[in-house]
Amino acid sequence: MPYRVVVSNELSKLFNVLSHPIRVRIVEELKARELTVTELKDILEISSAATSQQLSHLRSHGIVVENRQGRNVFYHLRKPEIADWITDGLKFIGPDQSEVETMVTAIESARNAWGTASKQKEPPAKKASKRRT
Amino acid sequence: MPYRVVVSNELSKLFNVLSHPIRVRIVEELKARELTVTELKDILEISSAATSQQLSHLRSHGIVVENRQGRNVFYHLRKPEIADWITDGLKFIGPDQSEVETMVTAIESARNAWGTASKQKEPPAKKASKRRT
DNA sequence: TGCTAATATTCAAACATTGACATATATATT
DNA sequence: AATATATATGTCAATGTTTGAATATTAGCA
Repeated sequence: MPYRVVVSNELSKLFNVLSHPIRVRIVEELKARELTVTELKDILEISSAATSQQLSHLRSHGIVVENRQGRNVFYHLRKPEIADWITDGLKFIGPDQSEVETMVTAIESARNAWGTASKQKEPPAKKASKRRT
Repeated sequence: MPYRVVVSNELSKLFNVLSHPIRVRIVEELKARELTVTELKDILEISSAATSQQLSHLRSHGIVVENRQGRNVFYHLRKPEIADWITDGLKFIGPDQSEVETMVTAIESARNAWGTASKQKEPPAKKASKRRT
């Protein structure tokens, strides 16, 4: 099996773990400091069972590491850099696809069409209806 | 609504788009050069309908941009840096959770337990059964 | 023009799968 | 026993993938 397949499989799993808002938040909260399950639960405003489950997710993928201290279990990031890596992802969000993006596309198509210089048949109005929700 | 919630929502959506191996591969393939749907379909060895749908996904999130050229539709990355960002994610994968990670955890727990110096009751063997699949 | 072939997208059905949450129970530590 | 955390279970909905057919879009050509 080609390495590309293997690697994208692994990557997609990583992304999958982070595809839940709560889990993203956990990572971001842990960026600042170690936190116990209870502390997290309070921050996230969810049940402690739910918190444990999400943590279990992150743990099984090596994102976080547990560290029991008496009755409490502290969690921290196995690789703290992941927090910054995640926020770097913000670069690739928005700006609001449906608005700007179709415009960009339209412009590109237009430039291309104008460029090849053939018959032009009312492109603008039709194109606008293609907007996705 | 606190900004943290909003941001992690957005981020989790981004991650969600990339949580499928095919979509990750598409991004990586597009790192090298623009590709048509047919080319992608051949590379990925899936139907063209499937390819279109995955592209539609990526498009609607502003990851890729279409660019029609005659009968073909070329796709490229809206922000080419995303390809590198994704491969950076490899840093946070493995090395094989179940093996190493439980070991690390065990060591940490042990260090802590040894540190606080109380009764030790055969920690290693028990801990090993905690391995996840 | 109008027809056909090539390319790409969409639709809808079928489908599996997942996965999140709550509740309850279990484990560990003091 | 009490606190803190983990897991197990059931349920529920939502989600997402695939396939095949129908529909656009464009090029080339008669």
